[in-house]
Amino acid sequence: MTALPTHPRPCIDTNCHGEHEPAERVALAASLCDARGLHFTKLRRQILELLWETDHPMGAYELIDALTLKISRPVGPPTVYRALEFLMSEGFASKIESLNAFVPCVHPERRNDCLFFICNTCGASTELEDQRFERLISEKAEQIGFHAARRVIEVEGTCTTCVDADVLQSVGER
Amino acid sequence: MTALPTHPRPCIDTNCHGEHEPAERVALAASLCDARGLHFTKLRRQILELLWETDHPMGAYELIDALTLKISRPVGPPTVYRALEFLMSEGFASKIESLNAFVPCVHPERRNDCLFFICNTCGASTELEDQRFERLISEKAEQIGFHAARRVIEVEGTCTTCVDADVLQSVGER
DNA sequence: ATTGTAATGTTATAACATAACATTTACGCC
DNA sequence: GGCGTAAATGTTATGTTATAACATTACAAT
Repeated sequence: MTALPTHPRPCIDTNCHGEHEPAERVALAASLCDARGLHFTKLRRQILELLWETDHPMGAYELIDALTLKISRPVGPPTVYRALEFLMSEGFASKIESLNAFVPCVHPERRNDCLFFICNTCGASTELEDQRFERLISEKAEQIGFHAARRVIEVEGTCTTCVDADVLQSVGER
Repeated sequence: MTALPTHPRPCIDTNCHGEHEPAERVALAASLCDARGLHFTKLRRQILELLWETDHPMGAYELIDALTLKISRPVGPPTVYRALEFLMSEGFASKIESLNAFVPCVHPERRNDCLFFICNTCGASTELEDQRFERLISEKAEQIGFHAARRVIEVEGTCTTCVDADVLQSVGER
């Protein structure tokens, strides 16, 4: 769980096997705001940049510290929480509820809720989309007459890298 | 979101269309503990009873207050958190991550993770099970080599009752 | 320039959760 | 029964996450 910028971020979307540069994703957010008639302010940009530059979900107070460092001037919790609220409302970021932490969203141009795989070992999270979850949820919701507005799907476990590391570890122990 | 005990709790399980009495579910927890060689202590029972007697997910501090009232003696946070930890580890209760609140689990005899529909209007939550979510998650996990240990699925929106109330409301406004 | 609105800053506090250590309880064993 | 041990609970303090309330600043429209 190093905080070093792992710049190109892998994308496992079925329609998009590739990588995304933070700068390019931040620029996308800017243009989406423009198109939507919203202000992509300096603060909002800085928070989104921090999320993209970090290889794990960031807690609000981690963001506060990082921003304080970045702009060399203290920032209060509401400042960061408000920026996060904006970023989430526009689909640029998402909260991982089971971690109380925040991640940038890879595809803000689609306004879909995502699915997250969270590694308990290295702390990294991987974002996925799959319409079948939506359909399944809609089906269940309909059964009970529920009007669904937002959904949270989070899977905790161990990622490939850490599973492999574990195997190597136990081989070494023999 | 009244705190009055709504005793029989509806069950929307596909295998079990019926209602469950809190007392009966608490007794089930007791017998499962017995079978598992675990202590279903007074404190653990009391916390589970409170969860069953309340018609909405309870925050830890709400439980602290309720228990303090119930036993006429102050209880500290760790007391309640430890009991909750036990209840969750045995499948008797579950945390709703997006609310930081806790609910009793209808079917502790099956140790499945559940799916929750949470009404933003009345605060009630409805528990569901569906193996298809498990399969879908396994499939996605396998694609990325992820070893899944726990999953959280929470759907926020408006329940039937509140949707209907809303409709009546807007009719009345004309 | 003026004015209204959105965004941000500031202070204080609420709400949620756990660490560390003390005490009590349950239970097997002699 | 008395004793030792482990599990459970109690107690105190503190850490972490989040928001309320109000002040100030930035910015666009006229």
